[in-house]
Amino acid sequence: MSQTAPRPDGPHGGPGAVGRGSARPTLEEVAALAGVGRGTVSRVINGSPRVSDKARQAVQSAIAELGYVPNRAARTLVTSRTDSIALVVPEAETRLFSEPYFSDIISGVSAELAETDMQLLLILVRNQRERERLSAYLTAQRVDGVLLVSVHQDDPLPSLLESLEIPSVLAGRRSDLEPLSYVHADNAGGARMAVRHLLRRGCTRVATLTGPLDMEVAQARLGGYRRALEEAGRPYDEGLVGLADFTEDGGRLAMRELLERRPDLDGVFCASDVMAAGAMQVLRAAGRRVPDDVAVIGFDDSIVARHTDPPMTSVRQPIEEMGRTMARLLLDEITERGRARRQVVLATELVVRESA
Amino acid sequence: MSQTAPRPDGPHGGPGAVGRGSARPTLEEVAALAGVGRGTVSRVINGSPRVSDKARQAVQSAIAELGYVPNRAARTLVTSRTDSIALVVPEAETRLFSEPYFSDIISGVSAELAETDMQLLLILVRNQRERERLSAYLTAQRVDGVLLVSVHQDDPLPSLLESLEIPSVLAGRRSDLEPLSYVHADNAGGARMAVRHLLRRGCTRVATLTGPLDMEVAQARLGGYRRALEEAGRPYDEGLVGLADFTEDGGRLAMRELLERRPDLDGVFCASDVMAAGAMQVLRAAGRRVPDDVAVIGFDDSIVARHTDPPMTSVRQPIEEMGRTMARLLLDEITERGRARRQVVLATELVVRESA
DNA sequence: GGCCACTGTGGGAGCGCTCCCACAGCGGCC
DNA sequence: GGCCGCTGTGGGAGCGCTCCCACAGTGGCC
Repeated sequence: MSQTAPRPDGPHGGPGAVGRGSARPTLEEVAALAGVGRGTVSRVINGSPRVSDKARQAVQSAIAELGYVPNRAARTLVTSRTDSIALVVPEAETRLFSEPYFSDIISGVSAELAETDMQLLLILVRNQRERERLSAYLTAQRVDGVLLVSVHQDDPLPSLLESLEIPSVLAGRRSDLEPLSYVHADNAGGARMAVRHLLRRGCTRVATLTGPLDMEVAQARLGGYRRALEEAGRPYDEGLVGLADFTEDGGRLAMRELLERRPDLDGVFCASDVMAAGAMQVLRAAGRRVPDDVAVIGFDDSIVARHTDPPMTSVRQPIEEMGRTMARLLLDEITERGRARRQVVLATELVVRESA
Repeated sequence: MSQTAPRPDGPHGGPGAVGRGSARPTLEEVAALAGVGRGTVSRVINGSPRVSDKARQAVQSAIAELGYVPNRAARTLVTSRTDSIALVVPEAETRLFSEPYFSDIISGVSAELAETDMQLLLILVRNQRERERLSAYLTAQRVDGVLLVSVHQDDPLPSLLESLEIPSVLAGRRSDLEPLSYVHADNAGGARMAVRHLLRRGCTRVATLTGPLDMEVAQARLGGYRRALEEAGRPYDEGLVGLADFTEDGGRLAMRELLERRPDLDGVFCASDVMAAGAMQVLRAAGRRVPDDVAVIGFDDSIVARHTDPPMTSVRQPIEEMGRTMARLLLDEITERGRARRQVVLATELVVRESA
């Protein structure tokens, strides 16, 4: 590692001789070239206002000339800021997500981070062992903040984050008492909108397929269903509620039971698109036409919704916007530590197609 | 250059302010507790064999007692290894992918990395500016290796990686002369299988919808189509080739044209599921029954394939396995630098449903 | 005996940065 | 004149680690 030799070849190095091993310039070299001290260069880089214009100029052109990029490790070592945040995804969830969910969240987060020089670390947790490793990891303060995509009420991760006092933002919430910052869609509102649409369409016996009720999302959607009925003066009938789990198979199963219990139902609000897709298959197999005999609405407006037959009416949530917002909240929380937690609810919207 | 937000260099909290779970123990403290020198502790941590069992034992129990976790930044500073790899995804691709593609790749990569202490950095590149930033980023040697999900022949990123001599692995390849390491599915074989299936089924005029031909994937699938025809002694008829772009709209458009040109076609091999879904809609609108009048096969076996009406026969590629393999190759390339590049082709498989 | 090689060990040096203290220079005020 | 404060600056110290050199101890060989 003899980097003693002054490197005569700046960024202008031969066109062929690409910058292979060429040592990266250090802050010290920038200082020397600019004719100032290390401190001043550091101040310029970190945007301190206490620098004369002249010095700033000199430093900036030295930086440009050398192609200087600060060494992250060195900075982290002294500041113990890592300038990186982790997106933590329990892998079990991955399977559940309406398909573009995951990439849309990432896309939003990444878009928001693009202007920053924060790095995005992706951590999938697939089992207990990895969960423990993650705890150790987080405890070792290796990230400045955490985005957690998780919604189960008994998930231990949020509490861990809470107790470690690491800035964090959840996608979704555990309950309406959630103490951590979170961003979520207006699930209740979306469900309510969907059910009102069914009622307005003339449905009189509207059923619902729910997600697993240990998730707040599922509860909220069920709540919206109930609310819409009540607002319309209809009774809430438990016989019309099919407990399922967001999956296609679960949807099929629950739909079959529902159909047996209430053969006269004429509308179904499903808490996920894939459940709705499963339900539509079951309905067709039972000889019901969609939407003529039974109208169906899904939730997520995922790619599946556009491809069922008939195309599915569904509640859209602004997933990418959720990602963006999560990132923004997290950055805020990191810079102004100790500030109150923030919670954001984003509007949902009903995308009407042919199934209802 | 200094695109960092101004960070007032005043209040930094100082030691103790942030020190949550009390300061992390350092290697020095471990050494003291174990009654050995720093060097020995370092050797134990890094698995050097030149340590006596006695010392090793002492160090290990000291580590356990203190809950010591090495400081990554300090290590990186001196070794200039970052112990992290980047997964680079041009965001435009994101939209193209058969839906679970992205998360499956990630899932595979992450699974392979779980046993390592490599970190996974996710970098989406959405425009020219970000592309340039990425170049700067990579040039600054901030990752040990790069996984690149990109397949366009004119993508400048692979060449950049090549010239920077950063270990890298591509998902897919630019051409069959690809010099970088890559992992891809047997696209030609899958296409061939699909077309043979159509022929065996009795189709006599088999058309195809292609992807954009500046991608090797698209070419390979077209090649497989052609090969299957030739093997069966059928002529390759350009009139039966619909140039499209992997998207649903593109599929619809190309299918319509194809139908006009060759109203007698009785089978279509589509180079992506969503194109196949679009094609099926067009066929139905034109009064053709699937599969009775026209048999249809897609590619990807994505979630869409399971939800079309009728459910779609499709070629499955082992995406998660691709992710795993990519990660494995990259780790190899990082540890044994300078080794020959490796290229892996994974088998595809035909998932037969009702559309063919 | 002397010499060698080889193992295991301690600890100095130094990676590239930020933090902070000291201090020069320059007014403005008493 | 002396004193203040305020701005801009240089550079020492030190973050926690790895690398490497020096060296003690142990045996084997001539």
